[in-house]
Amino acid sequence: MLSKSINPEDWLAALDEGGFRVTTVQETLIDIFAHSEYPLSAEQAWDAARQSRPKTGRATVYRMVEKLESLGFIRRVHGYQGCSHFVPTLPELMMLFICLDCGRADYLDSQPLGDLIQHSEHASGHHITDSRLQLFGACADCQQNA
Amino acid sequence: MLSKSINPEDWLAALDEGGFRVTTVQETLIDIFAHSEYPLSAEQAWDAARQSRPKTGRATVYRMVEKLESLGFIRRVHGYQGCSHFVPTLPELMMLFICLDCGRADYLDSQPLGDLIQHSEHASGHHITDSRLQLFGACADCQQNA
DNA sequence: ACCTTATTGAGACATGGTATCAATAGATGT
DNA sequence: ACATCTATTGATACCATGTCTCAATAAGGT
Repeated sequence: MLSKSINPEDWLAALDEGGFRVTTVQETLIDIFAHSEYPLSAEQAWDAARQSRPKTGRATVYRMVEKLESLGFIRRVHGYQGCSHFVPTLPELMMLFICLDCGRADYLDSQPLGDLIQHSEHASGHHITDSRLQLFGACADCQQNA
Repeated sequence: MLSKSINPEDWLAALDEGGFRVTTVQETLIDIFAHSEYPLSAEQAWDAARQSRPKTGRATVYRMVEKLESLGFIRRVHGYQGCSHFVPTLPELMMLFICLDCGRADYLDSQPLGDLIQHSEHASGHHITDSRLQLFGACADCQQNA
């Protein structure tokens, strides 16, 4: 899952080009977010970061999460019990599926969402510039093991 | 906006049938949520409640919001800066549009979403039981006044 | 009108997230 | 390689949002 290829190198390169300093905390956190199978909260990312870099500060992690989000690298996942978890952003439109059983996230083909948006835009008269679609249920794996 | 008919009477009746006592706080809050053009946070609902019922407690409002949500009368709206606001739930599938300019919410025709879900279910192999779709942009009114 | 008990209000508490500021460590020029 | 400059960091104080406790209140059945 989270199968679409996410490349941490690209994120670091983008930070560099953006005029930001490339630091070890950033490398650590980017690596954590880019490789997690699950959506992560800032707190979880902090825990993960301290495993390889014990002195990492809490505020720093919150700041990095904010930066990564504002740069568009990660994006908030809206679950039932809140929206404090993040997944890597895809370049294209995103349709995210969350398994209510195992908690893992999966990106689905978003072509149908593009069509839906076009249609709704015409039907409603609103100008649609962004979307968040999340689907919940039981993933293919969890259905097998049930 | 929020044009689909929401009936506060039905909510109270449902509470009554559910074995809950029907109280003035409930009436006040249900009225507030059912008639707001905007998604409301618990804090905003508290402010609104105290206008007509000054002694209303904060915890009470949070409890009622939780109850109304668990009974399915209201539902969390997932915006950019958090997900602590609520709108009345529709009986059918929901497709919510939020105007990034005026902040108002609008329910769109959700037929296309039903189709999309069916399609994605087959394509992905996941069993989809719930969805959250939110669209953002400029509403018809705000486009005119721009 | 009375009794029972769910609901409420006040305030203490917990959690998640932000602001401050001195210390640290990237980047750049020498 | 070294010094310098300044963005970034870590520690901690702080704030906001939401939860818990418990005595007081008020629905609803009798």
